[in-house]
Amino acid sequence: MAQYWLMKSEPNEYSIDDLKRDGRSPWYGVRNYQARNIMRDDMKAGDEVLYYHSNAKPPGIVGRARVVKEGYPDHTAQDPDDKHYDPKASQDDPRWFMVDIEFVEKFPRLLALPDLRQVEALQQMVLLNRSRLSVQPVKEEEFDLILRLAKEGFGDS
DNA sequence: GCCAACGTTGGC
DNA sequence: GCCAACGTTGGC
Repeated sequence: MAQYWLMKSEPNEYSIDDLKRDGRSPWYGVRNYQARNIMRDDMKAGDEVLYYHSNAKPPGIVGRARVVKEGYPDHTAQDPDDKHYDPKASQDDPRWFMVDIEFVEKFPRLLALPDLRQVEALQQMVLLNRSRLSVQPVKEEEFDLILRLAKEGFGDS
């Protein structure tokens, strides 16, 4: 059974439109152990991903992607010329891992962070509580509700 | 651009 | 193995 995740990207680095253009992309550059462990150990091909724009005005969920390649070494950590270079990474001990994701859809509307904070059923989301984790789990109910909000909006309430 | 929250590093 | 110092994230 597919699992659900949320991945953050700064739109001026790599936006949902960039992913749409490319079709699929490796998720390189994550340098946080918890996020790494999720990509290395937990994310499986076919898993659903919510695409989040951080450092945007406003920040929010903008679309969906899907995991197409499971955890493998992030080679940018071994490239001295890359801005994600980590001198402690090597072929024997790659240290950092990534997955590949593919574009699924861009939502017809942005689900802005302040609006998500108003939704009672989403109060337990990692996004709303431990906001710094850039790859994080999402519950199935949360994912389903977000898809519905993406299609129907937040309503007049 | 500020800065709070949080993660990492490294001396001891 | 503690924890102070430092660096980064990311909302505002």
